[in-house]
Amino acid sequence: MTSDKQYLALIRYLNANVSSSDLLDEDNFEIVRAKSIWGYSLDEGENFLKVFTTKFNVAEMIGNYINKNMQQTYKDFSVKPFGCLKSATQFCIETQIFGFDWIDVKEYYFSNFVNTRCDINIVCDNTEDLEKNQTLSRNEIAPFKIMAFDIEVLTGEDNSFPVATENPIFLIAGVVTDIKFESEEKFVFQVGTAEKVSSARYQVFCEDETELLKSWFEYIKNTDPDILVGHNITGFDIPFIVERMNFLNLSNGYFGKNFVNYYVAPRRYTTSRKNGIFKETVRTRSDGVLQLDTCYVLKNGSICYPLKEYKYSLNYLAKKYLGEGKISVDYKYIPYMQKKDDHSRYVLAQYCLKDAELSLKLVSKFKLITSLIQLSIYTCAIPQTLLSSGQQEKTWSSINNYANSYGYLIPHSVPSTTEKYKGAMVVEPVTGYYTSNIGVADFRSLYPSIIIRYNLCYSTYLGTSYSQFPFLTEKDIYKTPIGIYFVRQHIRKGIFPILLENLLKERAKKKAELKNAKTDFEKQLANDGQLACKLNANAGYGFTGADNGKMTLTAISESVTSYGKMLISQAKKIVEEEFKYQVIYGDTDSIMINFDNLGFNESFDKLKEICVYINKTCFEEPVSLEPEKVYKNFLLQAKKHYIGFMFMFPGDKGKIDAKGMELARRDSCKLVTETLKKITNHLFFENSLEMAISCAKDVFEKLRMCEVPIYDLIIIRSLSKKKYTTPQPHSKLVEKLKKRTNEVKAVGERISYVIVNNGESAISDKAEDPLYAIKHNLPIDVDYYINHQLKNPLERLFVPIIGKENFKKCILYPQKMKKRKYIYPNSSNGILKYFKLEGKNRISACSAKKIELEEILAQCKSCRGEIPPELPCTEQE
DNA sequence: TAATGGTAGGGGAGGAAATTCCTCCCCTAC
DNA sequence: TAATGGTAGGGGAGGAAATTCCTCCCCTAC
Repeated sequence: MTSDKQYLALIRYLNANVSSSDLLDEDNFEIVRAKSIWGYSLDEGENFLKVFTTKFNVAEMIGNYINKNMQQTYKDFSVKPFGCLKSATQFCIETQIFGFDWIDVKEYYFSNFVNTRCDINIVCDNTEDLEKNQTLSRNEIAPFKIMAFDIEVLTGEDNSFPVATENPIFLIAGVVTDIKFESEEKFVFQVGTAEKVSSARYQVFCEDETELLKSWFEYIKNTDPDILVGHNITGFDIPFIVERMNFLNLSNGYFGKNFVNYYVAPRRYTTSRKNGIFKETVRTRSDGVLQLDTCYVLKNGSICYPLKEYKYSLNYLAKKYLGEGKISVDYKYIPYMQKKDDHSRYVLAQYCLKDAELSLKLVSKFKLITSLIQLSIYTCAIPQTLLSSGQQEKTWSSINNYANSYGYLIPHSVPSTTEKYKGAMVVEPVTGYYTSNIGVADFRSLYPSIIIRYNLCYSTYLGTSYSQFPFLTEKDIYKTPIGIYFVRQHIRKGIFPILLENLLKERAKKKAELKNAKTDFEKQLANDGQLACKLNANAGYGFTGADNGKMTLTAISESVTSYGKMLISQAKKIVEEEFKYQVIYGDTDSIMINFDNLGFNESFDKLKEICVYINKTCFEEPVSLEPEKVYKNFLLQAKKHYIGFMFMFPGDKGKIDAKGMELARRDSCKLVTETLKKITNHLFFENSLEMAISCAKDVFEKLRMCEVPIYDLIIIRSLSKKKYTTPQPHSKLVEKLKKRTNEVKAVGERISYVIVNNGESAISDKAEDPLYAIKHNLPIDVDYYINHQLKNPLERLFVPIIGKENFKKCILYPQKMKKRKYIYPNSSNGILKYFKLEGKNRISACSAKKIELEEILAQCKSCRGEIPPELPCTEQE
């Protein structure tokens, strides 16, 4: 084809559609031999046209061109584009140089490209001149600089959310440190003068916002940070600064190593998921500098396990994980304080600096930098991608890397699927309260091991029939339980199984390294390494079934789940038929066995015996059933809802393990979770039914008598969409707030509310902002908390143990019942219980409880004496 | 360079639909 | 103004109340 006229036409067409720097000639084309990864095909492969270009979508253009213009000449001729990767990923894969590798460059020269934003520009003409340095290990990390920062913005009278076209930045403060957090340089840039912040190396006073931004960017340029850290910087600070600079016509509105003279607007999008949940994201370009947003990363788990929290505010996380909180300043008084005097501006600087420091401490606490490094090494994905993209990217880059080394090409796009498929099996539970020992066995890394064991891969996929390959016999294929065929290992080993096998091996290796690690930093690296392998292995199965994914083939994912069902059913059957023990429950990869007549230690022995027997008789490596734990005292409420006293090995101290119930949920109020915690402790740990009953009775009594502080009654739910078809308490409250104070809540935010008696009938209309309820002294709806929050969870807990009648008699309606009251938040039983009034307008005395309160409500600002005394407190308004 | 791992499943809220309950009313038996 | 027998009881109409069913929503298990 290379000499064909149409081939020249193709080049002409392509050249007409690319910019002048990307013009193609015949040297840019090459015919190569390769295999498509999409479905099993013969090993000799097919001819592919390889195009060398810097243009991302050129393959797609060529495909379209050929399909459109060459159909007549070549009947039934169609072209599919393959292997279109982002250039950075392509580079990593071709050179086998990945994130955080050290490189020796043999031949190069210096240059100054217009387009790069690097410190030093060198040109290396051949990739052969780049070589991985073998003496410097990846554990030697380059001396990156980290800059944590936070900005403060002046808001208007109504305290509505800052907008770049209206609200100026007046304060930027932060810390610069190194990769091991050993050095520290604090800085403050502020508009106006202030008292000296003694810890800050630089405290710069600026005339106005323009000077502030200019001098701060000058500072960035000189400091040259590689990683920017902050809480919600990706979502707020960075896009705000960039938009603000554009508004002020400052040309340096760009977070890059070298500043360029054009504006790249942050992009905002709302994405929807299959489950109807929306996510709002903002992206701002910052070439050469990573954005590490502690809020985003910890919430979404892009580079670590996601945290499940009531709130993701910096204050909440810092208190929970660092044991220290923010400096209390109510955002409403910020404009006032900025205007006031040197002292109040000093307080604001401290406040801003503290935020940056806390965010940095979270990075250190959760070892986010080393996690990022390890994940980048194992997934072959570049750090920027890992920080800002989803789970798919991890598997996507690994699979491209493997495909490249095994001679496969990956299709540019595959048929999109949005159909749901059948998932895992949940064994019908035999509900009830068990005093016998319950043994739990589960499959080790079930889904990855199924993929390895049954050779499930794109490259081994045959579909529903294999007659097109006459040489294949029944012994050469696996027929999955849903009737899909894959070739067996001896015909072709799939690269997906190879990838997962290596990850599991690597994980075992890292676990061994962890044992032998000497320094803390080595330990951290080894541990992050094994976690990275696990994360990546688990992401693999999801990748094959992703809705509109990059390479979705639900035949694989559904085959995986169907094998899972088969394996768990087999295990269950053997336990019941050959060992004669009842399997009371099982979910996806585990079975729970009732060892009715066995003692505690014998239960462990029997569990092990069962696993060994089953592995020997019916499973093949790496599929393996392992003894996991034994429960003493076990309450099985429903599917995915149970609680028990759990022991991991015979001499274990044991701990209470609760799944699915209100105890494990973030949308029930503190009163419910704390009460359930106490009661289950009495029931399962102390074995005292009496205490449990009296505890339950007490709580109802306290509620009726209004002795429960409002803090324990706050319910938090996340706002997951913009428009709700059915009214929800939190969504209605958000509407109310918008009307009342113009306060806007973003999708994804977690909303706090209490249910009050305001004359409305629907619960969703009774939701009220806790702070507002206090201010206006609205009565708490006690009936709601009794009947809709406490009653049912307690009933589900007690009825299997003491029966329905006893529950009613002993707990719900005990004989001596005091008359019910309403809770008024401002009464001595309400929120003010935790505040001491001093003089006329001042609240002082921070009790421990009050600190917690602050988190949920607004803040009392005078606590640390850092605020001018005449400032009023929020609660006093 | 627009972005996006999966399914199973409990339980609360709230509205629609189906069912039960209650009262009024008419008529007939006696 | 003038005119007017009673009680018991079935069954239909119509509306209120209670129940069931279904969908949305949130969050969890794995």
